[in-house]
Amino acid sequence: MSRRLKLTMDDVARAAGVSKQTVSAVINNKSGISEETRDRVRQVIARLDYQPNLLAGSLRAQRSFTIGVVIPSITNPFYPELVRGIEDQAQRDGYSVFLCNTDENQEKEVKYLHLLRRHRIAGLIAATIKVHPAWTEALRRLAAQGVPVIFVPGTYRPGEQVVCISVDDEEGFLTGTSHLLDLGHQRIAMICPPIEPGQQSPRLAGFLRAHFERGRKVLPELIVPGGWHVTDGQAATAQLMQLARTPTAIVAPNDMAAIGAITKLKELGHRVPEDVAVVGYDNIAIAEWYDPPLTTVEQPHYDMGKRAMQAVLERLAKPHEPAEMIKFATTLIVRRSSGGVRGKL
Amino acid sequence: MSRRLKLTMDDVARAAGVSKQTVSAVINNKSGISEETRDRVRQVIARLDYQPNLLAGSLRAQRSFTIGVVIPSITNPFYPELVRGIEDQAQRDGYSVFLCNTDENQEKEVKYLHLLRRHRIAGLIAATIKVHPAWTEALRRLAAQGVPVIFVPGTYRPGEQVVCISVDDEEGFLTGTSHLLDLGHQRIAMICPPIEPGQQSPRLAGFLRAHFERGRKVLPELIVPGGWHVTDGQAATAQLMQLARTPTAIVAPNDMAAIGAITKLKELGHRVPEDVAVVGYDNIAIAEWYDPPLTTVEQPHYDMGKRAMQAVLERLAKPHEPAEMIKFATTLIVRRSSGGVRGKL
DNA sequence: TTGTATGCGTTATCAC
DNA sequence: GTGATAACGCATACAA
Repeated sequence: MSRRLKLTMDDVARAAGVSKQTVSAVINNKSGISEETRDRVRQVIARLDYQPNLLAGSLRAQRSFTIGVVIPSITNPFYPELVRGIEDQAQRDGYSVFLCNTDENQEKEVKYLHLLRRHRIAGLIAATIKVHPAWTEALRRLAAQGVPVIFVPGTYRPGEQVVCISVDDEEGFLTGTSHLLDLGHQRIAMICPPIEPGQQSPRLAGFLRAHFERGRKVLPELIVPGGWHVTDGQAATAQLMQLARTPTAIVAPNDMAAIGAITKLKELGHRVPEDVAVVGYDNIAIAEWYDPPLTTVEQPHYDMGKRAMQAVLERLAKPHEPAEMIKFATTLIVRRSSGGVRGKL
Repeated sequence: MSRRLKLTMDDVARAAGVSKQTVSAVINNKSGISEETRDRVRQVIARLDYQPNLLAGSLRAQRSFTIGVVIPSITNPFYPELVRGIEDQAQRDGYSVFLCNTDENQEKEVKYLHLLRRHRIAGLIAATIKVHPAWTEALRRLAAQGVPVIFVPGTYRPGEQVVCISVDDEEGFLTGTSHLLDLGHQRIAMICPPIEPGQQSPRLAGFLRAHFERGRKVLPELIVPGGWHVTDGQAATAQLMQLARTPTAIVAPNDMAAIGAITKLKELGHRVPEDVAVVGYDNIAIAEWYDPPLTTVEQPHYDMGKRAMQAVLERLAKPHEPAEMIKFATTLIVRRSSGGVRGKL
């Protein structure tokens, strides 16, 4: 063994003929080092392939370069696309991403939050749908320690020092539903997302408002409970199609559920969009390639993720700014599943 | 401010009326502490909501609880499903996952590897498709420092101390292609994955062997270059359908490309599977819900991810075991896109 | 511009 | 069983 296993700053310093904190200064781009020395040190670093120990650095500097990211599902493509935005931005800034997938399991959520705190994350980006009571206290502690907390997409809750990045879901569902109304649909169903007791659903609100704004009645039997998954869309659709008077269009809480709706409709022998139109939400990648291509309301997932990471850095730089609410615009993407465009076949 | 901002082991020790390393012993479940003391310390920990600083612990103990995971794409659902397996297992063992998505960008790959080394990861799980030359040296260093490196799915390369977890792709494509041959197809096309110069593709090999084993000729014009994405499948299919004699079936390198093939076929007015059958590879979630549901060869992604994490722990426990090769079995999933089953509609 | 001393919050090696 | 002390690798406030 010609070389020691662990390479430290001392080794680099010795090899370059300088002292330890000169090396440190070079690495951290501090001023006060001559260009010549700087170059020499850099070369030695490259030659020895020295990688500074971030554990030690973070411990000493009392700051880490790690962002915790908590998502409820890694299987719903919406979240990977969001994570991609977070991660691209994080890499640009020299941060790493601790990914935590909770599978919508609240116990996991809490366990992960503890784990992230032990890792002394510099910031937390949470895409969790409902906020667990046990989180409230933990989030408060994070905030107290100067760790920015960003919810994306998340709903702003007054009194919490939390940045929220979201789109206006009510607006989004207003747009999607209006699109169907404008196409002349008389019986539009809505598959609802899971609604917490005592909470309101902006998505349902948008659906209702679209009707209201046009002086149209909402048919209560066409509003059915559902969920975020393909299977939820299937179950809800099965229920809808058993009605005496079936809907001519279905609004799903997200694209996954919309896909479920379509599979179930086809299975029951209905054509989409000729017999029943379907509109989704999110615009995940597969929406474009599905058959029929899915009319949906886009959330700019990548940009939202990117913005979330930027928000972390902003809060890190200015810890005492008040919490804010950042809204992105949604975009209606008209494809064939709503019958809004006529494609081939 | 009634309480200090940073809570350390000393604070806990003081509050519990014991010394620091007693607290440490309790946390790490070391022997030599009375049940009574143990309980008291635990209660104080819970009451103060103390979270040990893993940075400090890892620095001192010279071991971290972080696993680096490098994937080429977070958009191809195969990888999220793999990551889910890794992560579930990691959480069970108290490890965290540093996720790195390279978007098939080699520069990113190299940058991430450095970043992970700086974080002093305990293990590396790489799902990268082709191994960048610059990796070789970095991987050697990781191995030299006792950091297990697992490729999943990965090809074993002799001389490298790397655990590979994979399925037999050749076998998988043999199965998929044989399925089509058994259905009586005479003109089967293959969309090839990207093939590195000087490399062989096991997937293509399986396709060829299926023909060979049945004494069937392969038609060279039906073997077209492609890639892993929907758009690659579309481009290759467009090319195939311009031939004077078009194929009656298409084998895609993965499910994403298969979806691309199907969208293109439909766009060109061909029915799937009546005019052209399609077989994919991976069995990602959407394969089941696509229209037509996709006949494909399953890689057990979740189990492979889980196994990869287990392999990390095994190597950590026994660092000097020789490299090994762990193979999982593939499963042919027959759905409607191959015409192998007759569904409704 | 560069060298020296101290501490970040743990774990581990000692005596008690 | 428990209490002091050193050390992990780096950053920073100093003095030189």
